[in-house]
Amino acid sequence: MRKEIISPSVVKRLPRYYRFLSDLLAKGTGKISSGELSKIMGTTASQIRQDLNCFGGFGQQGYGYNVEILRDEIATILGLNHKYSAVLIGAGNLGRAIANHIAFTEKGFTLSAIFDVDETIIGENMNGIVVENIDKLKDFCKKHKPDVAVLCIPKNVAESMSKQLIEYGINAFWNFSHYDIAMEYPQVSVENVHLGDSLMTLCYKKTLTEEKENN
Amino acid sequence: MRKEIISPSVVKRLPRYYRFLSDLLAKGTGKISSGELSKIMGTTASQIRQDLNCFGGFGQQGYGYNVEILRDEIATILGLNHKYSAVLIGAGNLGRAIANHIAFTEKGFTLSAIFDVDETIIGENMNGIVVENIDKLKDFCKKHKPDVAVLCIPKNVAESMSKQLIEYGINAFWNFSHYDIAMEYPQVSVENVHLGDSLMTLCYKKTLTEEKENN
DNA sequence: TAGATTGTTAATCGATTAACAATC
DNA sequence: TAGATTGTTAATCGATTAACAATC
Repeated sequence: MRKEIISPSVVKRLPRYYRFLSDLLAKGTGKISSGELSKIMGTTASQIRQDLNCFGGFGQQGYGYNVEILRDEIATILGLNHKYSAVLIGAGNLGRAIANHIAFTEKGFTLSAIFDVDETIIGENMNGIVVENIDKLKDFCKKHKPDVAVLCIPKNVAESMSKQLIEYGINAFWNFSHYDIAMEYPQVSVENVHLGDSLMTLCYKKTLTEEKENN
Repeated sequence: MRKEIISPSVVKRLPRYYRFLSDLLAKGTGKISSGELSKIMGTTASQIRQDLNCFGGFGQQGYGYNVEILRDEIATILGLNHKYSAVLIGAGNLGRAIANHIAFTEKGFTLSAIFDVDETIIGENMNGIVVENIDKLKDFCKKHKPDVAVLCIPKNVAESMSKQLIEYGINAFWNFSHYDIAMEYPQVSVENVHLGDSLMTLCYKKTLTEEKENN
């Protein structure tokens, strides 16, 4: 049964389904059952069937799921066909890595411009894009109406920068800064990446197992 | 009441508490109530009190929580005082950014060595550490017994690399590759960072709001 | 048809929120 | 003491798992 609102827990799992199904497709697997997929992914068959049925059943009883159809359907649900235009703000260590390392095109985006304040970085070529001076951002946004901004800037400048970007019409953020955009602007779409939090979580896990071993 | 096992949902929130409490402390805030904190963090006072009581109550009725004590307590629970020794495998775009951008020391770790296969990168200095040839990894591990490995390598080499690292005695991974270590080695601690998944999730959110606007 | 596997409902489990007595 | 706010129990909500009838 097709559901109007897909629960956050299901949404969070969609990219992972997409990845595993892409791998299977690359391997030439034509069909797969919820049971087989659950073993590969380390979940339960029940959860897989529940999840997939949020968007209407495209499995076949007694057979399973067609890998290609399923993968393409998930791609459509995620909106990966959109090629939203993205601007990257901040071309320091992290911004540079994002520009060079992330396959934007495969994930529904096109990286269309990079901006920084640092004179020594401006003019540099990153993955085919020349880093521009941040003071050209306003004009660029007026002209090209980018859809999302990738924030690779420190927390203290992220506040005023997101304010500006929202004024310039941007309503979605891939946020690597520790500034909490979603708190102040509830209407915009924000995906936060808190690498520091992730590392601290690892520290917690490691500490836990250490303690277990010492008991 | 102190709980033996802290639920995953609470653990995931701990680094965020730590961040907000650190900010408050930096601002000179001495005490805070669950109500005030909930407004700042965008949660409920009830959840905050529930969460904090997993490790035993260190609030004071009628007063609130002492910010410094609370922050230090969370730091201890996370194990941030440990300074676990970390080796970084893969000094490409992403590895480079990790080495330069992440404050390992504040998050319970010390970055002690960086390894790569690429001759053009080996010898380079990153944040005070010279990139070494990957064939020196085994000796390094024997000698220095590092605690965790940060994997900034492609999926196809991640499989054999994690196998080796586990043989060399490493039992915790900060994993930026798409290889699923935890599936094959359930005993090791793994924290995955799937930047691609995060970007696809943003694509989904953006697509959702677009659809809403067109209705 | 028989076997397999889905789609879907019901049962269980866990996490969040609400309420309030305890107490500083 | 009176007011405020915690610690904790109970109620609600959501997510996962189990079960099984529908059906390819």
